[in-house]
Amino acid sequence: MPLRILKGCKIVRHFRQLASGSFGGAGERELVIAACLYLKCPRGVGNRGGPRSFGMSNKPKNAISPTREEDYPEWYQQVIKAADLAEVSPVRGCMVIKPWGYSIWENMQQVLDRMFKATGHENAYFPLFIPLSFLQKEADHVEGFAKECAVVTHHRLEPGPDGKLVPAGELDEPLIVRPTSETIIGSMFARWVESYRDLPILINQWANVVRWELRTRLFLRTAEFLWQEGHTAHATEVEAREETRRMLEVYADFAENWLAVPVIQGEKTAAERFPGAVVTYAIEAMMQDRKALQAGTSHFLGQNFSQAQNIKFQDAQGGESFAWTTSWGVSTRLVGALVMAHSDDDGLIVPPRLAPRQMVILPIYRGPDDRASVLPYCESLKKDLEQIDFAGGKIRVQIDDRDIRGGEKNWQHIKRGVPLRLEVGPKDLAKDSIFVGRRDTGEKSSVPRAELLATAVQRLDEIQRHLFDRALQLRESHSRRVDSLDELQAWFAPRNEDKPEIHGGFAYCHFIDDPLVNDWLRERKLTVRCIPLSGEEEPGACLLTGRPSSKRCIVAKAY
RNA sequence: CGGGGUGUAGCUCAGCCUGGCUAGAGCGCUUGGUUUGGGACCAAGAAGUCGCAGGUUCAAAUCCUGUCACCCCGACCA
Repeated sequence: MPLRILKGCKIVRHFRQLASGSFGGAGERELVIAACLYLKCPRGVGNRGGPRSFGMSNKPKNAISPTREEDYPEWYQQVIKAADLAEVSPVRGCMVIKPWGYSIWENMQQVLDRMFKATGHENAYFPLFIPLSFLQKEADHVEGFAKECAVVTHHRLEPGPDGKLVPAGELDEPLIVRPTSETIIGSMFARWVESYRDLPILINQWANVVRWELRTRLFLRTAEFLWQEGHTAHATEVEAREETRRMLEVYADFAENWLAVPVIQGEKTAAERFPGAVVTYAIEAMMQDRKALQAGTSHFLGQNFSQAQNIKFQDAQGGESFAWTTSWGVSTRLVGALVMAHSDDDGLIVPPRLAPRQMVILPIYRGPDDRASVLPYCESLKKDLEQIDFAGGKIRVQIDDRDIRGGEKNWQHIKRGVPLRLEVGPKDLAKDSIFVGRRDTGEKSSVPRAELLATAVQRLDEIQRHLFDRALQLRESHSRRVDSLDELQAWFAPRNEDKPEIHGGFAYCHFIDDPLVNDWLRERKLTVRCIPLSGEEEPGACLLTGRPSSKRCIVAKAY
């Protein structure tokens, strides 16, 4: 036994070889142990076990390690793990979204779906597989997506010579797994449209798509992801442009009022434009590490796709015209945005309006007697809370009566980001009060039951607003106008190159939309995120080329 | 796809360089006990064909070859 403990020591290994090789007796083994103990081999005893064996007595201050300051990307992964949102799957680049994470997505879907329908759209469903030839019809589109397409070439498996299944039955024409559905939907639009009276067509699809990404991160970039893609066709350019902007507006509304993430609506530069689009708009949000995250896009496709796919109609004058199309989408990436915008060093914080459960009731009792009185009280409290309207539904409440320690249970809900925790024990029962813990601020207080019921909505709204305000303040305090390249570089240069700290933010600069600019920025790991739609016209000169620019764009590091 | 790294228990890893004893630790899990308004303690226990396939050897987690997967850094991206 002592030998095993000391196995890590080089000296032990050396002696062990002697003991087992030339000599190989029990007596020699004891000698080895004695020798090692005498030498106080540094790795012998102290360095065993995982990292947690250090400082066993003092409990960690925060639930998540490392903290945001220490290592933001790692913190992000740990939050997702601690909150039980998702995990990596056995399939390369694909994640499993777990119930808590999926429930957030379902809530997003529900709200967005309502918004789409309110703006006249209908849901439909198109095939997962797209004939290769379809993709090929629009040149820019091909170029943009070809590299990341999954391709299906066979339709059957057969036992091979070694008994293992091998693909058989090669397809005449390979199918690609949709990276996006412009082509397949466009081909259907072409059949559906004959007259201007058939327009507009306003379709949305909830689906999964596949983009064979090389580097993946949970929710932010995975090979397969869930999203919604809107596709519309219009008789006039004006109408299509309006649609593009309208849906961008819907996204911004959703992001700010439901995700509680402030966003900037802007137009993308040529380099960031959707392959095949005439104009791409996006909503851009700042995460807590001050990097930008594109949270939704809306594209004006002009007649590029309708010409490629022959979406033609007869107009009122009897002439033949190509339709004007748009597409727009948001994805499960929004869950990533939610995590990175709001969470803290104790785990996830979910905005109340999207929370799978807004409140959790934690019964506290010692013995069966307490339980007999506490549980019914909790049940009735739950029932009363569930009568209350909030965010287009009723307040969602759970009683967590699992048989695990109270402290541990409490922390689980903190890590999952439940907005309000309601602790009910014998003492609270006696006072007819509930001990309320608020996730975003950490505040705790005892609140009379009647008051809690009366202020429940207000409390949730308050958290929702606070999260938005906090995110907005972060963005404002890390945004600035920048008027020289030196200043720009200085702002985005980490002080510690080896372990870059959180730095930079949004720089509002004059740049022209030109490959020269992109290259210069790229070398510094920067990109033009967008040209804000709300930005004022302001004559200036491109910081790099000196050519005239009429509007500032946002330069930032991005996901 | 280029450069680097790692695959050993559910998780984090030690052991490998220099082959040989029943393959270990911490956390988690199960059971029992003590606890209980804050991430408990003590004891016992379950759990691993050492990524996979070959090869070398009396003997392979350890050496060799191949392969797969994952991680980090680049190029690409919602």
